Amino acid sequence: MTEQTIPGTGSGYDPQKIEEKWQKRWAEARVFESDVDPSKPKYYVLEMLPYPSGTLHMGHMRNYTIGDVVARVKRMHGFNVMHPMGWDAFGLPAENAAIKNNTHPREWTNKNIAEFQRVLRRFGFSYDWRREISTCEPEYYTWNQWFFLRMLERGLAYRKKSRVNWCPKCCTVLANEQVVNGGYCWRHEDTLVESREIEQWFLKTTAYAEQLLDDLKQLDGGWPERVILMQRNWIGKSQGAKVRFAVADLAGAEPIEVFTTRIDTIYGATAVILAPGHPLDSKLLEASPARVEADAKLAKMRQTSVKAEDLATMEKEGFFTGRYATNPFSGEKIPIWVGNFVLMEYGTGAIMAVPAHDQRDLEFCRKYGLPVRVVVEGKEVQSLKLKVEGEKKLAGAARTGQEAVEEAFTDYGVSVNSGPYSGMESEATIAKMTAFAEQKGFGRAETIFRLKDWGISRQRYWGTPIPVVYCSKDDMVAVPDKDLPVLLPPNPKLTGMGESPLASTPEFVNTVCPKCGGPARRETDTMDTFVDSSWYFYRYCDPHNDKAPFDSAKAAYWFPIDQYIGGITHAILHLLYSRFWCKVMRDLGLIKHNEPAVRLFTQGMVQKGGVAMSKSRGNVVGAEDMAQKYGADTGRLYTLFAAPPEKDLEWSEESIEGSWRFLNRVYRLVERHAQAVRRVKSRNACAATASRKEKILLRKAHQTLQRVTQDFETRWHFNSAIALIMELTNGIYLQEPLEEGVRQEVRKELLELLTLMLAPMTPHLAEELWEMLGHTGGLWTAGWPAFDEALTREDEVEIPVQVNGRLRGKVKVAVGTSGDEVEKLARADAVIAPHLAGKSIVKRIFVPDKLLNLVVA
RNA sequence: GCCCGGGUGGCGGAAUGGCAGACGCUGAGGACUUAAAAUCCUCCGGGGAUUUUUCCUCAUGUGGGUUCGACUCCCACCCCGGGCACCA
Repeated sequence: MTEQTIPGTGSGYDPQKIEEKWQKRWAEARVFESDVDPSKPKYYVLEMLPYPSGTLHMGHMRNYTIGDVVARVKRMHGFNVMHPMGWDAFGLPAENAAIKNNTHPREWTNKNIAEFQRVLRRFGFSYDWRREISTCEPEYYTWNQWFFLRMLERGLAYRKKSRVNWCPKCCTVLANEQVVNGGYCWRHEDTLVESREIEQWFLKTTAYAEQLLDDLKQLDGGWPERVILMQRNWIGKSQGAKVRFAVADLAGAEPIEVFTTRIDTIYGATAVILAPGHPLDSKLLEASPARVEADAKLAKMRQTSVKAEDLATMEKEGFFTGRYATNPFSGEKIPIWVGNFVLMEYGTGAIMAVPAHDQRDLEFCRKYGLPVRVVVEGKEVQSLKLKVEGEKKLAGAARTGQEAVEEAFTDYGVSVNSGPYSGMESEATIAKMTAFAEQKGFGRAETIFRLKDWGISRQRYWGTPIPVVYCSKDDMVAVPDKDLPVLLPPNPKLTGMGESPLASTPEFVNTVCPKCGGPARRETDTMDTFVDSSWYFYRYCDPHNDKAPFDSAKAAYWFPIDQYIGGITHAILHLLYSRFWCKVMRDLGLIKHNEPAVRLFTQGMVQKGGVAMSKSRGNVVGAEDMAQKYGADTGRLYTLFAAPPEKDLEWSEESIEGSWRFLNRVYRLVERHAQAVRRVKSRNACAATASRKEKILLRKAHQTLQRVTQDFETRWHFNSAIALIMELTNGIYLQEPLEEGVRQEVRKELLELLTLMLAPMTPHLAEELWEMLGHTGGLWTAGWPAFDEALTREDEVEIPVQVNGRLRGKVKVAVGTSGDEVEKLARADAVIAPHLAGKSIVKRIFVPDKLLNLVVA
């Protein structure tokens, strides 16, 4: 080998050259392509597909590096690994860029895809590129339309009026992220966004609410607990009852239905409160003396729904409607109010206010002087508190329920002041009251969910057209399957103003009715891009199928996903929608499993200066620059080494040098011995014939292998695995020159293990070293090495000796030495002995080969 | 307000209840070199004693507890980050 070196390294390690060389070989040998093969165990590892925008930065790279390590480790373990990649290619940024630069969104998108792909290839990720998909291609989105039609047939897709953000200057609908500074248009920062009601398409996620909740149990242990929890809260199951309160003295008025989880507190209800916007509130106000005033208040309350973030801190406000409702249990007449803290979109849009047992109700009632009546008492401690408070305020008053309650008592307890239910425990009261309400026909048990149906309509161009048409004769008609895909018109007018782009494209809008052949108009909404990402991982199984979204047999082989990896930012929406889609596909008979991914890993963010990398902050570390400077392997290694994968990682330009130096060190080590060992067979010497040096090195190597194997399989603590490999490397260096006392075959064994352990993380370097060590078949044909348990065993250990739990010294003994023997040595130790002098040992804790603790008095 | 994470040297971070600070970065020193870079080796939490060696002591956000022994388990609190939020 020549003395040629690249500047500044002092070694022959040239990542640019090596990386290109091996990427080419891998491609030629089709190493990462995998197909259905029932004779082999399969492993499907998937990273969340990226939205191709801007530059690919180290945040992306971290995600893909983790996935790639897993894919490569699994391959080495003999699995048939599917590891695909694709593009979440529809979406608003492309449309905005197109408006700004007067180009087509496709142009911008494809340019970015090409760029992303180039950089991902540069990093040597082991993707099966034959499976690449791009969601903006008709070959893909036609199946979005196909799924939509299936849902439409099953009543899972429907239209209803719904609120959107509307900019009066743009005359268009804004996405949530286009609403800035707490309610202003992103382009007209002086213009307040309005809330408008328009017809929109929804998918009935609520039809699967119960299953989405229940099946979370199947993900226990495989998904991060907090993601499961976030999903559970999002679904928000709440069991309770709906109860109707008749409106007193108003002929023809509908009764007011309230939802409550605490029907047992109904005797303590001192008002009924409606949400602003409740269908009854204007009706109740008719002929009310306070009408004019009330109308103004109502109008104001209805308007405030735009500023969501203020809701939390907003003062509770309300007004009396002048009407009364009848408590169906007690017959009592209680006032009907309107209150801004009651939500129209949750429950029935009306509540009964029980101030003694709900903190919000208490605040409201206190503000407006409504009475507070205790109807549940705690069984023990809490009841004392209530009594004390009550007696203090109303010295000696009987339990009238008029105590001045400081804080709402929300726990279960015993019913009081509740007619025939007094004295019963809360659970029993709930059951009896619900039964009674059902029997009398004014209420029933009910479970409600916080989860809402998924609004998929977007008034945008760059998305999947919703495949329905509107005909004056036949009303709404689904586009038949044979007419799919409904293609996006190639030349839209994108201005960002006025009606949606598709609506202003006559050649798209005007069509014929598939039923009657008469003139008809196409639906001009496009689908939310979460639709694309809800099932893309199924398409990877069969990316070019033009008869179906995918072949069921192929999906049956590859699914469920064994390991899904992505950011915590998608903990709710993407994953919930994917789970929903999976259940719908199961009910369509396409698949048999209930959950798409059995294991989920959420990696931490890559930060710079304590904040996430983003273009606007200007702290982006481009992946390509990184590869240019140090090579892909160093970049990969550093992202794995700097922090455990689930934690946030602070990018440091200084620290990465360490990873670079380490790889150089490994390269030089192998380079130095390659000539001497390339022709011998690697074989670890048996302990009996091994020299002292050999023993030290082989033990260290196999101990490292043992722990690294574990780290890769269970803990995924790549950072400590790398630390161990560094230690091994340092250990080998310390025994140099190896020519003295280490046989060639042992040297080869050591260097091979080192290479194989690095292979999943720094694959290019590992391939190069493997070749230098005399292998011609490519490292990809090598399996993960097995460690030799006998070689990992130490024959001597240093046992820490504690006196009263404090470390006082160490004794060196043979493995398996008895406690008595260790104690004898400890007593004789010059440092330890003084701590025992004049004291007697009352207890001895001895953990063989680990520790001796002498408790003295 | 509620729910999750997290708090360990100058920095990133290691430690199935058993030697706190592995490994790396930074810094210091030495070797090599005409020199520099690179490389190789050594040292690197605070305080104290002893002065070539060691030893003692404090130290994992704070205060308690459990234990022979706690970064690790329990209770209370403080701080930082994230998510959710008037959900009846």
